[in-house]
Parts: sequence; C-alpha cells; structure tokens
Amino acid sequence: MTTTVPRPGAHVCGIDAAMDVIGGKWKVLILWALAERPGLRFGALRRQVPGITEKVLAAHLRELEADGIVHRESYEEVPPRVEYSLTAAGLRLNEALAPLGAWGREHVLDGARRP
Amino acid sequence: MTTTVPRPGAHVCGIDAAMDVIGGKWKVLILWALAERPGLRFGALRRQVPGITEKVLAAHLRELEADGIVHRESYEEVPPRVEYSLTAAGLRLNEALAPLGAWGREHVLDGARRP
DNA sequence: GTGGGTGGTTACCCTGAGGTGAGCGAGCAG
DNA sequence: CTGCTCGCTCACCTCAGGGTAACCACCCAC
Repeated sequence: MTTTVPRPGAHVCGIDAAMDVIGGKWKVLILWALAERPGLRFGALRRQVPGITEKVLAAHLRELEADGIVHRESYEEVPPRVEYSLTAAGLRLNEALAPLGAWGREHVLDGARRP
Repeated sequence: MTTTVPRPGAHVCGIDAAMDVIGGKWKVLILWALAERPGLRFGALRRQVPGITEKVLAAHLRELEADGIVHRESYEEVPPRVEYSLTAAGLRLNEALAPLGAWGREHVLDGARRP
C-alpha cells in the first residue's frame, strides 16, 4: 500500500502507467462516480459504489489522491465533512477512458458471451 | 457474498468489460507487441515481452483468444508453428487504448514523481 | 446516558493471479 | 547419442490486493 508501490520494472509505455493507476478493483467505478457527481462525500461515495468496503474505498481514494487524480477537500467541521472530486488530470483520465468504455460496450453487446 | 461480483455480466459500464479483458498483468504488453508485429510466434512473443513466463503467456493468450481479441493460427508442422495476431476487435481495442496511453505518458512525464 | 451519524484507522485472514520449474514429443544439428 | 528448439502443459508455491470487523473521536437528538 503506502504511496503507490514502487514498481520494480517501471513502465514500458504510458498504458502501463495508466493501468497502474486504474488497476485497482474499484478505481474505475470511483472515477465514474466522481465524474458524474463531483464533490461526493465519503459515505455517499460508498453508497454510490455498491459492494466496496470502507477500508478499500479509503485506500483507493488515497492512492488516487497520491496519483493526482482525486482532490480531497476536508472541512474542519463537526461532524467531519470531506468532499472528493476529480482533478484536471482525473477528468482527462476519465475522458481517455471513454473510447475504452465504448469498445467494451460494443464488445459486450456484440459478443455477449462470457457465461 | 464472499466474492463480490461473481463473473457474469456484472459490468456496470463498458469500462469494466474492457478492464476484465485487459486486466491481466501482461495483457496490454501482449496487445502492444501483436499490434506492432502481427504474426508473432510463441517464442518470439515471449522474447518480445521480457519477464513473462510461458505458463502466463499461454494463459493470457488463451483468454485473449476466448475474448475474441487474438487470432491463433496453428500450422501442423514439425517443429510446431503457431502464429498469433490481433483480430479486428483486437485492433479496435488497441486503438481505444491509445488515448489512455497518451494520458499515461503525459501524466508520467508531467508529474515525474515515480522513481 | 444511549444511540446514531460523521470519516476514517487498525488488525487479521483468505483467495487467486501470477511466479517457478520441470517435462513432453518430435525433429535436426553436432 | 546428446543436446537444443518449439509450443505448450502440469503441479506446486508465494504474495499482495482485497474482504471482515472492530474501534476511534466528535457531536446531536432523544
């Protein structure tokens, strides 16, 4: 965990770097949710991504924040309020994922295999 | 409940489907190599992707073939000759990965935080 | 005081993707 | 005969990413 595991072999091309960033099990869903509804709070984000646990959500948010994808705005209030949103890089990453999403949609709808 | 999202079309959006296809550790590198040099043989492909083992390469090739990404042409000769290339879907997937690669390249070169 | 809600943290466990190494069946160079 | 190439396959093992659950500090409503 820590701050993004120091990968031994570094990245062969930019795609590995991106894969490293979105390699987590829920990262793309978090990106999805934050792109659609910026400024989500922790609990709301958890409800937005069904099945994820607090630990994993917190860990993924920290990794995404360390990667400069997610901006974390913490208000010193009571009860504590923390809002998450995408940075410019996160928005561009989300846009870069769009063709992949289109491919997946087309591929899944067309092939429709995978029992 | 132990394993969230068993296998079936639990894909929330097309991105998960694509992530499922390219989720392996070496899949993108295999796609890369096959896109640049179509018709690679097993051994050549292994040398093209340094660090991968035969078992993992074979397993990934089978998954990619099952996903309709890779075409496997096996010639009944001695010594056995098998050539791998991308299908149309594989080529389109590779093109869909281009923006992601560009993002990763830009992100890595811009941030340059990773050792 | 008790319960609920906030946003986390800590400790432990467990599955499965991936790594390791060996072997096979055929042919050919030496 | 020996050893090498070729395209895998099998059996075993490691390790880290993720799952489970309890807990913390704080405050409000009851």
